Amino acid sequence: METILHKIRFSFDSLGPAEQRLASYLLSHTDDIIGLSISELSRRSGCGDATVVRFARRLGLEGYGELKIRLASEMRATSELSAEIQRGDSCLDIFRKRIADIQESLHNTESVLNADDLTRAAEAILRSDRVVVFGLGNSAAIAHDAAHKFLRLGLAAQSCCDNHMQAIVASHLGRGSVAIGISHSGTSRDVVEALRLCKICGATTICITNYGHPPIVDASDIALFTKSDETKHSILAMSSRIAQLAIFDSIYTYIVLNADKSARQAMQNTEFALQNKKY
Amino acid sequence: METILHKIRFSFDSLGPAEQRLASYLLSHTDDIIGLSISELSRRSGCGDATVVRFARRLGLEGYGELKIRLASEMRATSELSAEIQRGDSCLDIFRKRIADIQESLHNTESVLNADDLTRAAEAILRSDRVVVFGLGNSAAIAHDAAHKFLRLGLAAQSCCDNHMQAIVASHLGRGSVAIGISHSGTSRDVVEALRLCKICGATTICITNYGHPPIVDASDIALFTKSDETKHSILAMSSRIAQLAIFDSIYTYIVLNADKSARQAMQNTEFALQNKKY
DNA sequence: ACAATAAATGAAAATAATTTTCATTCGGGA
DNA sequence: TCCCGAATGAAAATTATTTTCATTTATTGT
Repeated sequence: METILHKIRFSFDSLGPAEQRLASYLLSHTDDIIGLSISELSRRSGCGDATVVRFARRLGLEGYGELKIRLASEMRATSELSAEIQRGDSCLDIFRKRIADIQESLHNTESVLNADDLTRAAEAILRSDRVVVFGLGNSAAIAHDAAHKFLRLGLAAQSCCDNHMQAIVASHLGRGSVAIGISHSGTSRDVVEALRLCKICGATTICITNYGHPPIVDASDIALFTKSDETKHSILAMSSRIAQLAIFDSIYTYIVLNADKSARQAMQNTEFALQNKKY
Repeated sequence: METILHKIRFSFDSLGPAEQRLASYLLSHTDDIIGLSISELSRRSGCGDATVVRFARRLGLEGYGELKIRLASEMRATSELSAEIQRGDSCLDIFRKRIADIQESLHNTESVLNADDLTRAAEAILRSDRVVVFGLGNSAAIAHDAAHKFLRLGLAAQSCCDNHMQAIVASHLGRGSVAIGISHSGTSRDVVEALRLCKICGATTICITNYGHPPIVDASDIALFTKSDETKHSILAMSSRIAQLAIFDSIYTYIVLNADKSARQAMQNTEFALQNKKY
């Protein structure tokens, strides 16, 4: 979605001098505009009231009122952008900053996630006769989670988070199987090798990795990308993990919606089986 | 951070009839307000212009103009509010709606998460000589993930996702140990029982569960709450899981920041040990 | 029950903000 | 140099917001 701030930046060169003064002011004092009337703004930016209205119209808006509101709502979205986590932050402070990071990461992932690939992946899983999910270390939990979801749908799913098991399982897959490799960096040697083996055996291979072109992509028929800047806080990729989960959630939900009766029955069976495990 | 929408909801009962009509209208047609003048709004909500201004003032704002802008900027956070996921949605559509759900859930969790409890939990873990994390089914992956993180910090952490193992491990804990139980519903019988046993043995018990007062809370010294409305899309609690992860992320980060030299050394050792596992 | 008082409310007046109109300026080309 | 058209802002016209105040509605004390 094209933001107004973007539009201002983009159209800057095509503006007349007075409108450029106005645009500069808006770009560098975006926060202030919320409290300003049109005449205050025109005074501060050194142009006339009419110029402000013209400017708003040029951006495709109704008038100054709409400009003000649009900028106000874009402001907030940008201002929450993750402050650096630092020593001395309380645990709740950290939580808040994590939220901002996660949001940013999800948003970025949305923009690099290819709709066709995502659908192809979901369809492949939906139609598969067996699903295995590979992940090591940090990605193991995601693999477990994904396999758990698919199991609930009645699919023959399993997670493999041990490199020997991965090799063994990989060698027994065939056409109709789907293998999913999870690795944030995309350079996890054993996972890549397992995926390669799966591909050789005829399985459909899918990877979930961070945007770029790491080795795991070459071992995959379908590559699903997350995008998150993990350099900020720690060595551990935390935000991309959330994005990975969200991808699996979406695939799971897609399958729930598009599955036939037997899958829905399987879900109900799952629920039923779990009932007496709870208070 | 107190939002205007919150304030409206909160002060609803203390308003007169005309202001209540106005408040109702705003709460149910928040999107519309952006385009409305004060007289349009007063007409639609069945009150006078003056009432609108008074209402805005009561909320601590300057006047109608500020009310409009504040709501507009909160909207965007809210306007992405999860449209119902429906059959026929593409997988990417679903992903987008998932993002909105996740954001909502994180935001709600932030508002029910108690800063002291969170810090106490982090400090208990930081100082513990042993950490065990219990989770079954859907929560098992979270337990694995948490234990994995703590392991990286050099803590004696382990996840237990099998009810026999949980019972065994629980019976061997003691003072100085920390046991963490994860259950969205808070009614997972085996996890609750394991936690109870841990408490009896003298361990500090922590639970992560959805807001309310489920049985698991009584078995816990410290209760950390998530808040997410999972009724929307499926039987599977997906959003609360993300909130749970974010809580563990925060605790992990807190420990990283507050740990002494030896913990940082432990993290470096972890990194070093993993280096040759990658391309 | 019934004033007396206080709170709530909206119509209309007063004020303030926005938009439109239009005269002026400025730059480039004939 | 003069003309044209785009750009601009002052002021008029319009529209929106705020204030005032009379009326209604509820509440309290007798």
